Amino acid sequence: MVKVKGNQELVRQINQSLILDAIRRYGAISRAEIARVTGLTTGTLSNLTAGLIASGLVKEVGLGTSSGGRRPTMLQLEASARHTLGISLAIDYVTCLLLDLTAQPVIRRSAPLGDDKSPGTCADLIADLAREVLAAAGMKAEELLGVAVAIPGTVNAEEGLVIYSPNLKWHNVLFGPMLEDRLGVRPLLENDANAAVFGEYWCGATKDSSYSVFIFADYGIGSGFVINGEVYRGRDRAAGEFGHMTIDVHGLQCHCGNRGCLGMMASGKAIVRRVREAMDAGTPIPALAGRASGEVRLQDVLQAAREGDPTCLRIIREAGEYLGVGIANLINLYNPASLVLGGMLALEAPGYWEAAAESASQRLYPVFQNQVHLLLSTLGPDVPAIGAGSLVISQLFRPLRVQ
Amino acid sequence: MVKVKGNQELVRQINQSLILDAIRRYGAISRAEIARVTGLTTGTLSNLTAGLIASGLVKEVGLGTSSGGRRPTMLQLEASARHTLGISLAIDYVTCLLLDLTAQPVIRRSAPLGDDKSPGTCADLIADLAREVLAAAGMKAEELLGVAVAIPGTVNAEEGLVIYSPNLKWHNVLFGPMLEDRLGVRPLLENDANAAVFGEYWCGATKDSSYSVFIFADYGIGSGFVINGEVYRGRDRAAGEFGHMTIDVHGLQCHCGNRGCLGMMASGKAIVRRVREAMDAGTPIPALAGRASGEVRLQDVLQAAREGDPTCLRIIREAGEYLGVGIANLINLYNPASLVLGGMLALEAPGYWEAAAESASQRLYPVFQNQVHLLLSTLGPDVPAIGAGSLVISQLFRPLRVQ
DNA sequence: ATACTATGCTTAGACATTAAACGAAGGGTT
DNA sequence: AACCCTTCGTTTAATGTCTAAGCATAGTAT
Repeated sequence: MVKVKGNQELVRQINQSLILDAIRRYGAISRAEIARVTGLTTGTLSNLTAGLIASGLVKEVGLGTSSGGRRPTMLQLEASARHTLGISLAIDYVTCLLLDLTAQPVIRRSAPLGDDKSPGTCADLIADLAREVLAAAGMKAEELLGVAVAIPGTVNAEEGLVIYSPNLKWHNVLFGPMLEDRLGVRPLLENDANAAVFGEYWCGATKDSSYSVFIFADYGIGSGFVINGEVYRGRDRAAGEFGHMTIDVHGLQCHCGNRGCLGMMASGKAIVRRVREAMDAGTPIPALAGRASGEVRLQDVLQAAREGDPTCLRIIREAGEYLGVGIANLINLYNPASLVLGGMLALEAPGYWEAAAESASQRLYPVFQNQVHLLLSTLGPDVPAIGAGSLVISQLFRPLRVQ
Repeated sequence: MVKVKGNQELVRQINQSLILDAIRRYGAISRAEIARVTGLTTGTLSNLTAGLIASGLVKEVGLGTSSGGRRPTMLQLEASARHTLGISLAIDYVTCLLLDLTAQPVIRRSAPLGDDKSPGTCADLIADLAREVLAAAGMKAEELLGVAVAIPGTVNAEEGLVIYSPNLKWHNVLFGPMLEDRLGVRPLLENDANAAVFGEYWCGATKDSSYSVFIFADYGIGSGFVINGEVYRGRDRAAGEFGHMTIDVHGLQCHCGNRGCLGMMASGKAIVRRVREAMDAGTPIPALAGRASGEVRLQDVLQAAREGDPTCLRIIREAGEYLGVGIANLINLYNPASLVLGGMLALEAPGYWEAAAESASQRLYPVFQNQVHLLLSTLGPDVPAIGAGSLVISQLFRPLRVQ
C-alpha cells in the first residue's frame, strides 16, 4: 500500500476526480448541482471545470431547465476525448476493443488463437489486432489513454509479468514488455476474472455496487472481487481460486491435489466428463449418437441440451446446483451486495444458472436470504476486454487512494 | 463509501497521521528521518510536530546518535497521552481494558456473565466494569479517546445496533445508546471476530500485515478479515460466516438449514457432540467416567485431552483437520498474507491447530503452498477487547480514506 | 414592472506545502 | 585547536488551492 502525502496537487486531483465522477454518474449536470453533491463551492467548480473543459474531457451542452432562477449550464463528458484499448486473451481467441471515455466499444476486432499459444505468438496476434483497430479508428498508439490486457492466469501488473496461466501453460512470462516492444506503449495486465468483475462494476450489471463478485463459469471456474470499488487481488495477486474450493471433503480427486473441488463438480470440464461417463455407461443421448464419447466437447453438450436432451439437461442442472453450494459459501464469507454470473455456462447452458441460484438460495445463511442480487453478466463474452479497458479509464475518475 | 473532498484541512490531517504513524512504527525517530520516510519536507515536519507536541501526543526524548552531523532530536509517542476503553462482551464473561496510545493494557477487569444475558443486564455489567476501571485509573469517561465494545454478532456501528447475535439471542438491539446512557459517551460497536482480526493486525501476530485473517475457533467458529489495513465487513456487515461454509455437500444437517457446514465438524460444539456420541456408543473415556454424556462440556473434553485421553485427542484432531479444509478454502479465495488462529480450541485444545495447519497445507492450491503464514494469536483471550480499543486508537494514525 | 431566486464568475483571504537560506551542533582531518 | 564538511531543525518567501463573500447574469413568480 503506497502511502500518499498531502499537498495541493493531491487536493486538486481529488476534487477534479470528484467532479469528473459526478459528471459521469449524472450524465448531464450543472456546476451548481455538482457543488451540492460534492460539497465543493461554486468557485472551485468554476475553476476546475474550466480546466476540464480546456483539456477536452468535458463539454458544455446548453442550458438546463430553470428551478426558479437562472438556467444552469449543463456539463457532459466528451466521450471521444480519450480512448483505451481493452484486450482479452482467452483460451482460444483474442478480442481487441477500442473504448471511449464512457467505456462504450467503438471498434471491435476478434481472432481465433491457434494451437500455438506461446507468448510470442500471442503477443504478435494481439499486436496485429491492436494495429488493425487503431488503423480503423485513424489513431496512433500514443494517443491512447492506455492499453490493458485481460489474461487467464495470475499476473503482476507492476512488472507486466504473467506469473502462472494453467490454460496457456505459461510460467513467469514477462508479457507486458513483449507487448510494449510491439505496440510502443506499456500495457496494463490483469487477470481475466478480475477484469470481468471490474467491467461489470464500472459499466455493467453491478454498476456502482461497491461490493460485488463475478463468477466465471466456463470450461473452468474462476472468480473476481470488487471491494470498495477496487479489484481485490490478495497478497500474491492470486485471490479468487474459487474453482478449487472444497465443497465435498470426500469427493473426487482434483489435479490440484485436493479432493472435492468445486471445479470437479460444477465446471464445463466436469459437465463434459459426466456426459462422457453417461455415454460410456450406455445412456442414450440421441443428439450425440454416433460420436465417440472421448470426442464430445462442451459446445456439443450445450447444443444437445438446447435441443432438449434430458441427460445433458440433468447433468447441467446438477453442475449448477454444485455451483450454488460454492456461491452460498462465497456469500457467507464476503457478504457482497451483488454477484454476477458470466462465462459460457452461465450464458449458454440451459438451466445452469437457474439451478445455481436456487441451490445457493437454499443453502445461504438465513441473514443473507433475499439480500444478495444474483445477476447475469450484461456485458457478455466481451466483459474481460471491456473490464480491462475500464481499469484504465477509471483512473481518470478516481483519486489516488490515501494510505 | 463516503467521498471526501480535498482541502487544506485534509492535507494537514493526512500528513499529521503519516507522521504519527511513522513515530509509532519506529518507536523513536527524528524529524529528519520522518521527512525521509514520508517524503515531506523538514519544514513541514517542524511545523506539524510542533502541533503534535503541543497536543501532548508526542514528546522529545533526547538526542540520537550523530550520523556525521548534528545529533537528531528523537521523537516518541507519549503513550499515556490518550486512553481508550476496549470492552469484550463474550458469551459468558465481560472484559474491560484500559489501553494507552500504544494499545498496551493499563488496567484490566473481568466479570462472569450469568444466565441473564438480556441487553439491559449486559449493559449494566459493562458500565459497572468500565466505571471500576476508570476509578482505578483516576479518570473520567470524558477524558477517554473513545470506548469500543466487541460483540458476538453482527452490528451496525453507525447506529450502535446489534443486528443479530445467535449466542446472546439478541435481535435488533440498540445497544450503543443503552451504553451511552450509562457511560455518558457513545461507544463504537464491532463484531468480535472483526475486533480480533484488527487487534492482531494493529499490535499482535499479524502486525502490519495488510491482508490478514483471524479464525476464531471456540464453541462456534467465526472469522474476521483485514484488507488494506481495514476491517472488511461486507455489505450488510455480516461477512465472515466461516462457520457455515459448506465443506461436505452431503454432510450433517446444520441448524442454519444447510448441510455439511464447517461448524458441524470443526467447532467446540462439534467436538462435544462427537465425544458424547462416543460415550453413548460405549467408548471408554476414563477421564470422563461416571459423567452422563449429556453433561459433558467442552472444558471437560479439553481437560481429558490434556490428560492424554486418546478418544478426545482423536476427536479434537479430526475437528482440526476439518478446520484445515475450511482454511484452505479461505486462503484460495482471499490469498491473505497471514492467518491467525484464536479462540479456546486454537489456544487450549491439544493438537487442534497443528492438525488444522497440516490439513490446510495438504489441501492448498499449489500456488499458495508455503506462502501463507499460519500463526497463533499472540494477544490471547483478550484479543477482542484489545482489538476493539485499537479500532478507536487507530483513527489517530490513519487519515480518512479518500473516495 | 418588480421582487425574488438560482447560476456562475471574480476577488480577497486563509492556510498548508515547498524550496531555499540559515543557524545549530556534531564529526573528521590536519 | 582550527577548519571544513555533514546533518538537523527552524525560518521565510513563494506557490497554489480552497473558501466565503460579493456580484453580474438570467431566469421565475406575482
